[in-house]
Amino acid sequence: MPELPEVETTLRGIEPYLRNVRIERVIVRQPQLRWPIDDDIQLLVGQTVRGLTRRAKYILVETDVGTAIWHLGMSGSLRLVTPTDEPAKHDHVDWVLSNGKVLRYHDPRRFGALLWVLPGEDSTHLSHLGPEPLTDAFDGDYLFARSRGKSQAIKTFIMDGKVVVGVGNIYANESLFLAGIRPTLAAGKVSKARYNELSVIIKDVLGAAIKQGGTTLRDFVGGDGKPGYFAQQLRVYGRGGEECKVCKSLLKEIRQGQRATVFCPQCQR
DNA sequence: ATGACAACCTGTGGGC
DNA sequence: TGCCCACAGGTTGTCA
Repeated sequence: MPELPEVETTLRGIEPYLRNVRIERVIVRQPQLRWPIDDDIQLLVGQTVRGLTRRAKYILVETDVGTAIWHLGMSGSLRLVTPTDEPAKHDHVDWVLSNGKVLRYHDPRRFGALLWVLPGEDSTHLSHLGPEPLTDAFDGDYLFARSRGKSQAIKTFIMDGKVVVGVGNIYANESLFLAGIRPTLAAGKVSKARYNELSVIIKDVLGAAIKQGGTTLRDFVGGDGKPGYFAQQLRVYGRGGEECKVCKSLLKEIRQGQRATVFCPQCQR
C-alpha cells in the first residue's frame, strides 16, 4: 500500500490515538524487518508520545527520551486494535497503550522498519533525503537545476529520494502521464517549462490522493487498515495494453529500474 | 560521480 | 489441482 498518501493517511488515522498517550508495553514478535529492531526500542516503555510527524515515507513518533521511526516498506500497515484481538500471521509488533488500545504493525514482506534514534541524534536514513514534494522548496526551478547533465531517465530521477521524497511508482507513472512527458527521456534534456508543469502536477496528484485517503479515514482506524483509494482514477498505472483514456492509443508497458512503467506513446513525448 | 542492477521477503495470479 | 515463474506500493548497497 504505502506510497506517500497512504503513509500520510496512516499518520492522520493513528495520531489522535497516540498523542499524549503513554506506551505501556512494546511487544516484538519478529524483529527481522528491513533492519533488525534494536532492543533500545524498549526505551519507549513508560514514555508519553509527544507528537507524530512525517518525513518522506517515514512516520516519526517523538518522546522525551528518543524518537521511534516507522517505515511501512511495500506491504506494511499500522492500525489500532484492542488487547483482546489475537495477533495474526505477520503481526510483528504491538505497542500497548495507556488508553486501552494497541497499535499493531502488520507486514508480510517485512520490507518495513522500526528504528530508534536518541534526542539530537540524526538518523542516517533521513539525513540525505531531498525536499518534501508538497513544500515550496520543490518546484520546477529546483528540478531543472538538479537534473542538468543527467542522462538518467526522468522517471527514475523523480523517484530518487535524494532528489525529492515521496514519489513512488504509482504516482511517478501518473504524474508523467498528466505532464505528457515520456518516462524514458533523459532528465537532463527536459526543459524548465516542462519541469514547472511536472512539479505542479506532482503536488496536485499527491495532494488529491491524500485528500481521498482522508475520506476513508473513519473506517481506517476501526476497519481493516486498507486505505481505499483511488484505483478508479489511475490513468496508466496497472493499465498496460489497455486504451489511453485520452487518445485511445494502446498504453505501453516497459520496465525501468526493476519497476513497471506504463505510458501512452501518443500523449507522452 | 553516475547509473544500472541485485537484494531483502512473502503472497498472489497467470500459464501450462 | 498443482507447479513454476514473474511480479508487487520501497530502499540500500554494490559494481562497472
